[in-house]
Amino acid sequence: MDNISIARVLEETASLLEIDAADPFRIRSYRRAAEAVEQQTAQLASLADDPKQLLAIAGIGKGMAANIVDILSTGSTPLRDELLKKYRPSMLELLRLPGMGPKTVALIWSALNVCDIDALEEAAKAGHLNKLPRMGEKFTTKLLKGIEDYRKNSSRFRIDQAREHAERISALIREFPGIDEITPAGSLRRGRETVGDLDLLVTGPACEPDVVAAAVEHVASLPLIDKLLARGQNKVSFTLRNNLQVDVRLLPRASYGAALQYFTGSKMHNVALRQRAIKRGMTLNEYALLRVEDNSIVAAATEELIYRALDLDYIPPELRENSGELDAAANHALPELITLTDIRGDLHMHTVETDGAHTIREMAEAALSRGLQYIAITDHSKNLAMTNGMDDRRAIAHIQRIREIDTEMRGSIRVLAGIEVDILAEGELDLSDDTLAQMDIVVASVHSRFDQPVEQMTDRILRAIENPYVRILGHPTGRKVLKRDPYAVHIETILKRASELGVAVEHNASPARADLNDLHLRLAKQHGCRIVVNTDAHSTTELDQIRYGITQLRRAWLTAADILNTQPSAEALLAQLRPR
DNA sequence: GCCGTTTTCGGCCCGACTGTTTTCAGTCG
Repeated sequence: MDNISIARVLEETASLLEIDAADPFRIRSYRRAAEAVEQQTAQLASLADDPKQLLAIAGIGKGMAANIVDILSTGSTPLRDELLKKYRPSMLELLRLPGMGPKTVALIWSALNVCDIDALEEAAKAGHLNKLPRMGEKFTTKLLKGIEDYRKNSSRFRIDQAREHAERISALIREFPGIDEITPAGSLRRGRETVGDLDLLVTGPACEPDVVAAAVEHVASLPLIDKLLARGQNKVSFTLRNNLQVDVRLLPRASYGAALQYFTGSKMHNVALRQRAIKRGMTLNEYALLRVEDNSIVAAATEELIYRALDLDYIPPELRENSGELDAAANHALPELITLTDIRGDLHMHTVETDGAHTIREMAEAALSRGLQYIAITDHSKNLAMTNGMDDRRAIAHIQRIREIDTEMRGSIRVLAGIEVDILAEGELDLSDDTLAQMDIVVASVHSRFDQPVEQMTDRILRAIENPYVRILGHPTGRKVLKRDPYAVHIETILKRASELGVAVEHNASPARADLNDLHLRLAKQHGCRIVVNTDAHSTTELDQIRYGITQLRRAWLTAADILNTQPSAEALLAQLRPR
């Protein structure tokens, strides 16, 4: 059983305990353990024989280690089995409805014997809920709407789409006079691949307490609001037509840093941070870091001040997941994370020769204008017929054109000749070695059959990278965000072999693909892989998607030294790749 | 159930908003 599945069982147990009105701290322990398990790069199944290794994980003690051993051998724990006798698994789904918490789920179960969504809808329509305490007309209406939304769309939003919405909304809010700054917080700021909702923090003279009402009014009447969910003194919540929920908070300048810190999260990071504050005789909320004894403000205006006051180095948002960043910040051991400007080249992009939108020259100029020093043009090979993939003859001719453009650019940017070759079912490539031998960069990618058994898929990739001309393994997992593909491959096996062979592993920056997640990337580093981050751009604007790739690298604690395409020149880069 | 720069017991993060409430419980982030 993999870590994700173990974490799911622990999380389920936490929810069941919640419905059972168990000790809240015990519940938190299960949640914390679930998160910790999910963040491990090593598979717990492989180290459960040695209890010491489990106990070394923060948040896992004797009891939880025993639970994990149980889960690995039986798929469950005695406690969970016990709870499932008392309640129903379908209740866990009820918790996902807005307004439905553990207390309410427990209540409708004991009072009405309702344990799933269909029965709940029926009971609500029949007016049975109104007889229960604190559930009136409004509650029922809201619940029915929530059920409808849940069935329609219960998914999260991709980070690039969320960012676009954030920018659109921000532009509208900015029209109100006296708004200085709007920052998206929450998981968007932390760079998660998907976000559940949008948190926008707003500050400026118009957000000071005595005048904020007018600005709140402005936000609450934005034209793109589909449904207004709540409006308080300085907060407005609404949904867009696509069901994305947006929370806008208008905050005075003096406490903006505290708010930013608070609403950026993650939740577990915040909990840990507040515990640290308490130990130091302070308390932290969304307005300020305060000294407990006299309620005096220690820090509030910026995040930097708050972290410093807690004896911590500034922690970048991408690292705020309570996975060791507090210890590292306390010991001045945070890595110097890679930034966008560290990237000097992009080694995977397409042109009009196959399925791209722009010419070689246009791509080169666009890359140059973005400050890149080298790129590789890597159009598709023939097996991808729907992209107008090239056969050997066309691929050779294409190289010539790339070389010509490279010359025309007169060294302002180097344009390397490459190809994205397809890995066929048996692991061979769809172009001849003679052709590949003429390429500076050969990216080998799998493009189909992700429904194959894992072993077959892995085998296919392992065989392909044995080809001595392959220098980069393109989007190695074929994972697609929101499609919720399980890892289609034994990624650790592949990373190990790629590392041995000197084949670089690509992190595909495209948010749709988001190929390697932060755990994969940490694993790649552990195994000594050469990592490159590429956009796989099909148009000039898609070159900008590199920022999303960088965010994921940062989330994996990677530095410029961990990534190959930070090399200062094309020659330096080629020297790092598998020799020809 | 976890954890230890007061502790192996006794703590464990914080506030806003909602609905149906004359004082608060539940949910949410």
